[in-house]
Amino acid sequence: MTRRTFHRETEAVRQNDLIAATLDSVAELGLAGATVREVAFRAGVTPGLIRRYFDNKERLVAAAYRTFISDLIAAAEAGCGEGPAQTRLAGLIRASVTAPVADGRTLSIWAAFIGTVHSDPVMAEVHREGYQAFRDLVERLIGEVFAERGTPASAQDIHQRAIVLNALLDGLWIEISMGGDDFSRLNVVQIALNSTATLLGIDPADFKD
Amino acid sequence: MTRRTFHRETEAVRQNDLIAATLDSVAELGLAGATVREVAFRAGVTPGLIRRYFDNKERLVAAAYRTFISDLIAAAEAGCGEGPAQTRLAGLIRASVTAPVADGRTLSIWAAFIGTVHSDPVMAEVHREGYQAFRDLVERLIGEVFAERGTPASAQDIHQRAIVLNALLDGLWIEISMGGDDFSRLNVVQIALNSTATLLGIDPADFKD
DNA sequence: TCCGAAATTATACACTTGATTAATTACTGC
DNA sequence: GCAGTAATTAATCAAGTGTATAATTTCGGA
Repeated sequence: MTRRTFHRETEAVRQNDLIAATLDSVAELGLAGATVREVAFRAGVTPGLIRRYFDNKERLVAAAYRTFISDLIAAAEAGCGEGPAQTRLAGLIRASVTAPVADGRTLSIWAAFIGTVHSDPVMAEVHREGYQAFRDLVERLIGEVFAERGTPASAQDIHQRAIVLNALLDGLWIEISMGGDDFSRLNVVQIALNSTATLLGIDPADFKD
Repeated sequence: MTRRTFHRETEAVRQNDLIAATLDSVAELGLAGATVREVAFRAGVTPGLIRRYFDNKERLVAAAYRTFISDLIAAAEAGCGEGPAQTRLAGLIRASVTAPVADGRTLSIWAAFIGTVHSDPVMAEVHREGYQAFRDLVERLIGEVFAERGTPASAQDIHQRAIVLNALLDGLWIEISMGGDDFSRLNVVQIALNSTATLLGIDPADFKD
């Protein structure tokens, strides 16, 4: 009886592979389906190996959540690009309502993790960080847009508008990713841009990316 | 060795108790914590009994999800009350961003269940029904509001506005329920009403409940 | 080329889970 | 009051879980 062959990998590669396998498992089978054995199988590895790179399964799942969220925010942030604040905000909105940010797989993973936040302090902390990062990004952009238009607003006003815009983007993201409606016939980007302009008191015709 | 005493209950009462115990378990311990034993304990009953009222655990969880969603929609709908459409819409919005609809426990349960929707067809169907019911309610109210104001809109226009308003309400509901911000200092109802009015092209001063 | 350290596998363990079944109890109709 | 029925308990089972550990293999450095 011969053992299966294997080849060594660096710590970074193995951790990445294990995290990727975890996210795949969560996306397809839900959090309950992301067992140690399932993850190991998808990573082409033996269950016992996981414990060499992560103290326990809880750490692995938390690490997966952390990279998932930071990748998600990075993808949205990448949509901002360069240029005037208004263009960057429009880019962020476009990125938020189109793939790969807005898509079924992303929503599935997000949903699975979000369900653990309330009863798991570690996951709650990971969530809080990521959420705040996105919220701060939106708030900062709104402030810059107003300043750019020569109509600077109070910090409180900007804060409230950030709350509302953030809520709208979250909601649209969920709706679109869920795919309940037939969004293929709707120009979701246009809808998102128009409603954002309306909420911010900007002429929609003046708000494009 | 004497057995523990018990008393019989009607099928309806036992089912309600078991569903309530399931929702309590999910709210406090997450879906993973809602084991057959935990639910039975909270219902003051023995694990084996569950199988007399629900074919299996999957059915119990699905039933719990169904009553949770229909109760949630009923609570929101109750905020509508009577009167002109604009008042009813304002009532729905108020109800959506205040307790008991918007609160931590409700969000926890929602989040836990939503995570199963993608990988569990039964849960997906339960979700779809409830989601559509709320969306239809919002869309119908918007249509009535426009008709009432003497500015009837096309079905497509109403549909798009419903998508946006629904997204805003979902997002606000999540933000508020999550409690990340210090919403106690903010008048969330006023914020929600104002942004809704803005999105619908109504004078905010003219939109109260 | 070969040795030693480190990575990986294989196996096993203790525990929890959902499910099953027989024994017991409470209640209903007579 | 009593018998029969149906609800409930108690005890058990097999499967799956995360974890621990010893045996094996790989691979870089002498």
